[in-house]
Amino acid sequence: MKPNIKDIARLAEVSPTTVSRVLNNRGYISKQTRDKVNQAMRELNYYPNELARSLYHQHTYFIGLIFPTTGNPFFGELIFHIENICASLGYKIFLCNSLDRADKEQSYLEMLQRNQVDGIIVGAHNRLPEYKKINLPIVAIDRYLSDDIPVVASDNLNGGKLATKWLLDHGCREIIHINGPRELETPANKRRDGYEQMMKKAGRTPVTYELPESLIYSTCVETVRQVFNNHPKVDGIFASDDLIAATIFSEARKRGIMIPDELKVVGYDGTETVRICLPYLTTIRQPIKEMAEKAVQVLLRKIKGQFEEENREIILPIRLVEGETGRSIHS
Amino acid sequence: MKPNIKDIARLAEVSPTTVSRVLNNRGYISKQTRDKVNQAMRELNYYPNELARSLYHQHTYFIGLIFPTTGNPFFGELIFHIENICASLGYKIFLCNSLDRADKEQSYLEMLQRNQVDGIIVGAHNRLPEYKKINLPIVAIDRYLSDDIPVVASDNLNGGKLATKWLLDHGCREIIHINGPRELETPANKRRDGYEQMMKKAGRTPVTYELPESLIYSTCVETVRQVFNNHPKVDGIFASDDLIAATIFSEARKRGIMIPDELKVVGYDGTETVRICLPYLTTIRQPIKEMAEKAVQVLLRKIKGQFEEENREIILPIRLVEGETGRSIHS
DNA sequence: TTTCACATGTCAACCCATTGACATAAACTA
DNA sequence: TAGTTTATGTCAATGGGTTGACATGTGAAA
Repeated sequence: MKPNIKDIARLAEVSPTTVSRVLNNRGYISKQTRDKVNQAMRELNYYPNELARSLYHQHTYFIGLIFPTTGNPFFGELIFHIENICASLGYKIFLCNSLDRADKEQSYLEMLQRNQVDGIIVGAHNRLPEYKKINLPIVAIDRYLSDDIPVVASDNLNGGKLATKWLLDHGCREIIHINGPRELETPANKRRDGYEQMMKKAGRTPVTYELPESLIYSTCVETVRQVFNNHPKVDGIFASDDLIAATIFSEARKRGIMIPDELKVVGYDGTETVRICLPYLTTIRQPIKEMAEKAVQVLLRKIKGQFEEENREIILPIRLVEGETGRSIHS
Repeated sequence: MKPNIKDIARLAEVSPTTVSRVLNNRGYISKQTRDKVNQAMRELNYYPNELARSLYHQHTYFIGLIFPTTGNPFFGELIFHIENICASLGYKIFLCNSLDRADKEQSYLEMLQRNQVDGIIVGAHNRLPEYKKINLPIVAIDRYLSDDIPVVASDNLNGGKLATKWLLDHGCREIIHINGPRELETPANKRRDGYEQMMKKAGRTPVTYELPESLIYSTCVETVRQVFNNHPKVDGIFASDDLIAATIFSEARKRGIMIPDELKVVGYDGTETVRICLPYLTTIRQPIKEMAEKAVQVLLRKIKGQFEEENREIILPIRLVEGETGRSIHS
């Protein structure tokens, strides 16, 4: 069905080797022959079989991406940037949505290895034993997977501090933190540490609520309700991501709590989507594009064997973005 | 470096053919041999090279996805579902973010062909001549690519009608429509047709504003301002997607326009992300998961050669989702 | 006239797994 | 005991492209 190099050779009346030489720009080829070959390729709508080349070269230019879900705007934007950078460098992306389920993650890892990816970027959270066995360049984003896998993260500790400080500076007296499930040691838990440190420094008692499941925001409403029920006087909430912050807004709206007069909220992530939807949300903006760049850069260095062990944890600076002010009424 | 089938054979003290028989469950194998082979595979951390198998079988189980960007929640969620379904069927996804740029789309198409994908699902909008030449199963989502490429879309015409009707029913007197660039014949333009039909039916004059660029919402603010400036008495806007609706909300907030008292807005898409962020937004919900299912189903049928030409355009029903009411103040 | 850059061809090995053909042999079964 | 089922091995071809070795030939420069 599909033409191969021999078909091109036949049509261009040259040898397969010559076609290969044209394709790879090796050895001597006359302009005339080159044209003839190119013409034949166009005529037959020929594309060299990259699988065969990869097989020979032991190098696929495939990169596997394991993230919870592209549906979440933070991951969606991160993945967009990663793919974009990779594409510009000739690398191709296998997309895997793990939904933070260990079994899925496990089978994706196997799939990626079977398909000979050159490396993997992981933003999924399971600390699978598998990762120790994989003999493949891996970079994690915002996750500690194993001791020897480099991690790219935003400055979560500082983010937690800044968020809390902003609430304190804006006169909040009862500040609660809502975070995802504490699970394993993810850098994102440092947001909580930052919150707790800053609270203690201000002589307050930190109170953190943990969500039962991350990413499933419908289950998060219940926790938010608890916060309001248990702390009728809460006037500041630091949410560990923007969609939790959005959920807080909704619940506040239902309860007739005025924002920001009665309650101030700081979110986390600062994706474009959320900034379009909730421009009045104050949030800690993660440098998403820079994280993508750094992760790809480190991965490619590992792939090329130029990775120096020194910088195993790469922390990028965050920024607090104040929400727009100006009053308006939505119902 | 990586072990191959011969390494396994050597360690398990069998022939490579026997290993292959174990892997593919062909012919007769004793339990004892099977165990020995499996043990060897575990020991060497062996994964069969899927590239080699694909090369032989002329079937990769790769599917290419070309969409503008995973960063947009609609595409992010759509891609999530597509990947999810494909993964459950043993297909793997090559992710391509075209940003609606024809040059990128073109080079992705070439890349996918070189990498021997079994099929492509396209949600990018360029009507490239290339598509006629590609000798590969393709399915489009919400885009007419060429006459013989099946399209999966939501019922845009009805969506436009429903949205407009809702605004009319809620007493709006001056209703404007904001849509993406008209470009080529995309099914999404039928939202506009629906709006115009419904307006005419109600004896009103339809007014549609076109955005200069889709997906870049920063440029969309200017258009929204124009709408407000040119139509001080506008009290209803049908936005062709939710993020445009969000932009309208923001601008309204800046101008002190009360929502919904003075202005009612209906969006389009109804992604989870936007429903979390803007639960009070009335919108036309596209059946994202069903669209993903249908697209994959049609593509796989084409891949397997079971596709019947009859149903070339598959239209799935939409639903108007009313925003939550209840007043609250954000600033 | 010699030498060398240029141009192309032939051939085989290689990457890794699959598969069909064929051989061999042990263990059942009729 | 003959015939069948089970179990495994050997071998070569296949898929598509790459590459190194080597051969051959032309034309131009030294």
